[in-house]
Amino acid sequence: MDTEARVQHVLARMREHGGRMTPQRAAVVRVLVESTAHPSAEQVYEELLPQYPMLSLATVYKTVALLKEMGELIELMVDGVQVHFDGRQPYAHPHLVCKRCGSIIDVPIDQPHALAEQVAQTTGYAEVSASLDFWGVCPRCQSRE
Amino acid sequence: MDTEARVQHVLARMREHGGRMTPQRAAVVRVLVESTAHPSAEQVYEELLPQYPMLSLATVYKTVALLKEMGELIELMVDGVQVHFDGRQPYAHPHLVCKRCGSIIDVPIDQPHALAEQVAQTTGYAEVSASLDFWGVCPRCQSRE
DNA sequence: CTAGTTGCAAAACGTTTGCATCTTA
DNA sequence: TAAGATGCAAACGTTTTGCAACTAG
Repeated sequence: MDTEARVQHVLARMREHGGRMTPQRAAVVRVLVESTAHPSAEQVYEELLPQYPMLSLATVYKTVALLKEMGELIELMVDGVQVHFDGRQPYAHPHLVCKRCGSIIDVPIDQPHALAEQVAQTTGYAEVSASLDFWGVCPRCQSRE
Repeated sequence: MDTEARVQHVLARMREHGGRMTPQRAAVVRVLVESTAHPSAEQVYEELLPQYPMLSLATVYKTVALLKEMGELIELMVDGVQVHFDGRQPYAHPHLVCKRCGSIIDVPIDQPHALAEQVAQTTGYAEVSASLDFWGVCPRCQSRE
């Protein structure tokens, strides 16, 4: 599914889900689905503010909560507190965070389903899922040092 | 290294590092190294309060920050906001979090050094480390359901 | 002695909530 | 026109900070 199709898919599911379509919601969904930069709530808000002065941070959070509930978005943590969003691939997948500049990219490796299965068998836990993330120094920060 | 040896090791390194030894610091270090429950700052504070009424939450945080800086403690996130500590094995290692009760245990599987190496080669990032964590339902919560 | 550590309370931070107003369907 | 979404501002929980008092070395 390409990006535009996914924007439409999410908007359609939102209406089905009983939600109304407002300019604010459409704009927030678009940024979350289109951005590859894994933006935080604040970043989504600031990106849209020039074009949508009628947008509040609270609405960004409310839209994010709705998308999360619908399973169309996942959250990820960086630096402990900051929550970033990934509305492109709304399932657990590995991320690679630069410890210098904080940028986040997706990692092109297989997902750790096998690991989760192994842990479930070893420990007796049920419904086990794995979250795999990586930290490192991105090429740009390397060349700057 | 057994637990008591590790307590002494951390306290010794703290003095070398230019720090003074106070009853508060010794107590906080002891809990962080001895506990297998991956306590939060609040939990460390409440565990010590009966014995150390002269302890404040601010001191727990300050001691944790010092230990982190010294590399003798790692932080881990649960539910996005809550930060728990692991002063027993102060290097990245897999944790298994119960999504019902929030308990955290260490996972007995090999660390993902190989994965980190693979990612470093694929992406060109430097100093890559992996953080691997698991979510599931612990046996106790399963039997309660 | 004195530089480092403490507790307290206030501030900071990101996130959530209550509510009156406005808008979508 | 009525259910639902909005912006604002206040509340929230956790973490950090400024500062005067204290204490380890």
